[in-house]
Amino acid sequence: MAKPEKRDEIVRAALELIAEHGFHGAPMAMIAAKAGVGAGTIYRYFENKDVLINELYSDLEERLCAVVMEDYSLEQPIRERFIHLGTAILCYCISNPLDFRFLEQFHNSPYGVVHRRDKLFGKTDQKDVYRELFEEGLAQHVVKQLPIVMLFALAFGPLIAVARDHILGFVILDEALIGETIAACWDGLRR
Amino acid sequence: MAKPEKRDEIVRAALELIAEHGFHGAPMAMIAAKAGVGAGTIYRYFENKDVLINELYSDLEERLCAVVMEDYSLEQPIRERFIHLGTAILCYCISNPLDFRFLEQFHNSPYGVVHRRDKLFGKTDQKDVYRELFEEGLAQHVVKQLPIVMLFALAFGPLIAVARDHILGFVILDEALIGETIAACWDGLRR
DNA sequence: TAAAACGGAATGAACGTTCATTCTTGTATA
DNA sequence: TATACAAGAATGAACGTTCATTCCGTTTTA
Repeated sequence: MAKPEKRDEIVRAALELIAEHGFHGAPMAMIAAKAGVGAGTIYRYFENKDVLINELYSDLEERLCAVVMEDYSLEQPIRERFIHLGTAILCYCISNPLDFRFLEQFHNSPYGVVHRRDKLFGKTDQKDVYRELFEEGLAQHVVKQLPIVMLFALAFGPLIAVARDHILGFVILDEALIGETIAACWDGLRR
Repeated sequence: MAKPEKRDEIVRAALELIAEHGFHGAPMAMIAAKAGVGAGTIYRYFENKDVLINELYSDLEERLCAVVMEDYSLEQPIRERFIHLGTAILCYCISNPLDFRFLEQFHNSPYGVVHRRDKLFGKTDQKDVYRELFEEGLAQHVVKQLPIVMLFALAFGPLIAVARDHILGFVILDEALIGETIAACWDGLRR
């Protein structure tokens, strides 16, 4: 039968449970039940829980990356490109709350730190759109003269905070507020 | 012997283990060993692990609050007050990495969400220095006309991101960089 | 010496993982 | 076309481990 179908069910169940109840609150048995699958079946697709979680992360990263790169044009000026990327990320986060909650948990866990370290010191990949953008911004003197890592922090720190508040129901972001958020991030970044 | 001394050892051990290895990686037996105490003894001071963790959180919150309020003067203009608070928080975070790591984990867990909800809808407390500051800023038209929650996000999102990067060793924050970070936050906030 | 504090082995629940068995699907045979 | 069989996929009860919590004998305190 369709093999990847079952794999996807497992991943989806894991996403939902972990996003909602944390790594603690998502035992393999529960994931299996939610996926409509036997407990042992999971191990036909994933070596163990860690592998499952890491593959789930990769899946999400890929999806996010695809969404963000849609309609992204290197032709535009720095500011417009930044606004495009920021808006895309924020929109993705608030319209995919499960994905967002999972990613947050992942980043704030041993998994995430290891992953981050690998990324910074390892091979380059997709996320370098940002690095590229910031480096160009530095060269053109349109953003503050700060280490790239800090530009990242200034740009995405607020986005993530705002997305969390939206998802937890502390604000309701409409299109206008989203625009103002990104604009405010740019104000923090620009020279 | 000194009763509170033992309590503090337990709390300190819990802080270190959780900060370093997460909630998973801090079993009660290990906390007890690190505190130089029998496993059962912990239960003379804390009803259970959840209570221990929540009290640890309260302790940290209190400490942070005290540090931040030191030399805080309501006489000064909004911008100066913001810079004072931001600098104090950032300095505290980077010179108490264990505290910071614990707080991050706490906030990104069921504990944290519950706590946050209680706080927003519950009784007012210390943290209202910020609310007060932002409200005054809104009234005087010196900060952007946005919901208070979003002002929070714009102000503290970057601080937390920067602190994390420093602690993980991705940047080294000196006094100058700290100043520039806070200034950038203010740029994002101000009208 | 009575009472309180303490330590750490014992307990039982929960979890990740395994494996003997069952089910499904595709192929060969007559 | 009907039947037998093989091979892989799926299952879930069972296992071993880990952990929070309890219990009780020992030590300290007043």
